Parts: sequence; C-alpha cells; structure tokens
Amino acid sequence: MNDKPLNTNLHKANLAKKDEFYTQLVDIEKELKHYKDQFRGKVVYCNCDDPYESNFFKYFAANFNALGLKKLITTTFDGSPVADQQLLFKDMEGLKPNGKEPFKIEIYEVPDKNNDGAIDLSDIEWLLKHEKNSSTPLKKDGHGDFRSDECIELLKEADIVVTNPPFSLFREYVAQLMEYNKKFLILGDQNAITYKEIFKFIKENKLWFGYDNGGTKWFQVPDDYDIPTESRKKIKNGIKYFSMGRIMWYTNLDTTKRHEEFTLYKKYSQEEYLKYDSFDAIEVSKVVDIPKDYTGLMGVPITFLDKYNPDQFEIVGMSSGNIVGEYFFGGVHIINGKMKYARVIIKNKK
DNA sequence: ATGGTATATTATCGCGGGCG
DNA sequence: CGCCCGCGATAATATACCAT
Repeated sequence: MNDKPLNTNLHKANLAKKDEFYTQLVDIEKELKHYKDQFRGKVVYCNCDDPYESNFFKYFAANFNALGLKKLITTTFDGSPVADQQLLFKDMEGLKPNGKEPFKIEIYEVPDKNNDGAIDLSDIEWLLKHEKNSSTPLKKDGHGDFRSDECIELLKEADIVVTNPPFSLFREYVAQLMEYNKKFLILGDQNAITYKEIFKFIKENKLWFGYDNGGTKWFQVPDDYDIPTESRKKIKNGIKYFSMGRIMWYTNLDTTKRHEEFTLYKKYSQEEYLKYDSFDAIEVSKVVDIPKDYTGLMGVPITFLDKYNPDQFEIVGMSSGNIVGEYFFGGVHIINGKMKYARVIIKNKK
C-alpha cells in the first residue's frame, strides 16, 4: 500500500485542505424536492459532513418525518474549520462528544418535543442532548474518513448516500458507492465526467445526473480560504462564500428528467456540421444544435449529459485529450488539425 | 436597444511524477 | 537529468438572458 513517495501524501494532504466546502441549504432543497417519494422508509447516510455545520444534516433532520426516513446517519471528518456563527445550534454545550475528534450521529426518530406541532432544529437539539446514544465518537485513527472501517460499516447499513464529497477523492468515493451497491445523490465537478473511471459508469447507465446542474452555486468556505478571483467571492453576515460553476448532481436515483425527450430542432446539413479529420462523426459544438435527423455518430459537449435520455440517445464513448481506454477513443475530436474540447460521442436511437 | 449578469463552452498553464 | 503527460473545488471567453 505504502509504495508511493512521501511527497505524494504531502501533496494529497495539501489538496485535502481545500475540500472544506459547505453546500448551501437552498441548493440542497432545490435538488432534493424532486426525490421525496424515494426516501420513504430509507436509511440515509451523510458522510464527509460535520453534522453541526452541515446543511445536509440540517435538511434531513428537519425533514425526517416529512420524508418518512427510517434512520439518519452522519459522520464527521477530523476537526472542523468553520467559524462558530455557522453552527446549527446556538448552545453547543454538551453536544460535541470530544471537541475535535471525529464522531457520528444516528437518529431513529424525531419527536416533537417542544410540542409546537412542527419539527425543527430545536427538536433535534433536544434529542441530541437527551438521547445519549445518538452522538458517539469514532475511532481517532480512522479520522471519520469514508474509507475507514467504521464508516464502511455505516455505509453498509445505508440505503441512500447524500453528500458533497471531497472532489480530490471523487473517483475513490464513487468507486466505493458502486462497490457497495448504494443509491446516492452527490455533488461533483462537471469535469469529473471526463475521468475514465467515472465516464465508464455513465456510459454503462449506472450513473447519471440530477436536476439542478450547472449554473453558479455558492459554497461556504473557512475564513482563511484564499479566493483569488474577486467575482467569485462574497461575504454575507460575516460568512465567506466561494462560487463555482460546473457543479453537478451525480446520482443513480431515478429522475423524471432522464425519461423526457430532449427536443431537437436543427436539420443536418453537410455545410453546417463538419466531420472530424480521422473519425467518422460530426462535430456538434452546442448541445442545442444536435441535429434531429442525423443517424451517424456525433461529438457533443459533455454538458449534453445533463439532457441525456437513454431511450433517445446511445452513448458510444468519449474523446478527451489523447486518452485511450475503455470507451475512450483517443484524440479523435480533431477538425482541420485542431483538437476540440472533450466530446461525448453519441448516436440518436430513433 | 442595451448593459449587466448568468450560463455554456472552451482553453491554459504550472507542477509533480514517470520514464528513458 | 530532461522531457512529456495528465490534471485541476481552474480560468477565461462566448453566448443567452433579462430587466430597464
């Protein structure tokens, strides 16, 4: 296992530091509202999240009864960098088991303890303070890492995993979900589509995309997180936010979206659609310009996958850089000697 | 029409690592 | 030792959109 040079680990640690991004509640709600019926009676697991700061935890705790969850599990990674004003509860006294040590929270029911007829965070707060077993430490040497034995045991128990995983470990993270055959709904970067390992799942229809993809999403970051680009920085109520485009929901939960036909209006013509130099496919530079009447192979931008309906199109492969591998054709997306950006190679099924 | 903003698509560059 | 390759919670540019 430990055959890699030390500085690889250092490099990784450096990257891991940049994995402290907190998804906003509004983004979670916007996506999750489409799946409500799929959560009934399910065990939901949010790992890679500090429950006292995570909006994933907040969402599922507050909607525990409305969704009809069977159980909610959350685990935290070592330590927490986010400022106190971002904590979900004002009075943290006695809530965190051992300061900065990793821990887990398990919730089986959320009673309306303050009898106000509504379930909210104050009920959760009551629960955590009175049910001693709901919040327990994890082993220190496991660090609450999703790859640790304890976290894997919790994963086995789960039906659906929902989180914003560390992007630097995205391949590994998805591989683990697949290995344990879990349903999931997680955030990821658009360019992860072009990863060999990830695209394989997409091509084999084991992984697709949710509803609220692309656009700009704002993430809470630690105060000392350096944001070089001014337009991507925002400070509101003393909380620092960082904006990112190209963020997508990766999932294997069914969506209505992927059964809807993507409306095509363009007609194919030889003049408008160029062929690649040495590959029999046409270049389609914009997803909306996919011709409705071309029967051969087409190279389209990777954002096509946001519109992908497996009954309408077949994904044949990918051309990205010069990568050659399973479903990867090498740099075939070249016109007049110039290579285009990565392309998904598709075929109309109709 | 128009200017500012959001989204879609494409491009770049520095750096570590593998390899001859 | 030097070169090339792969890669990025990137960076920049081109459109689309929208309120005035």
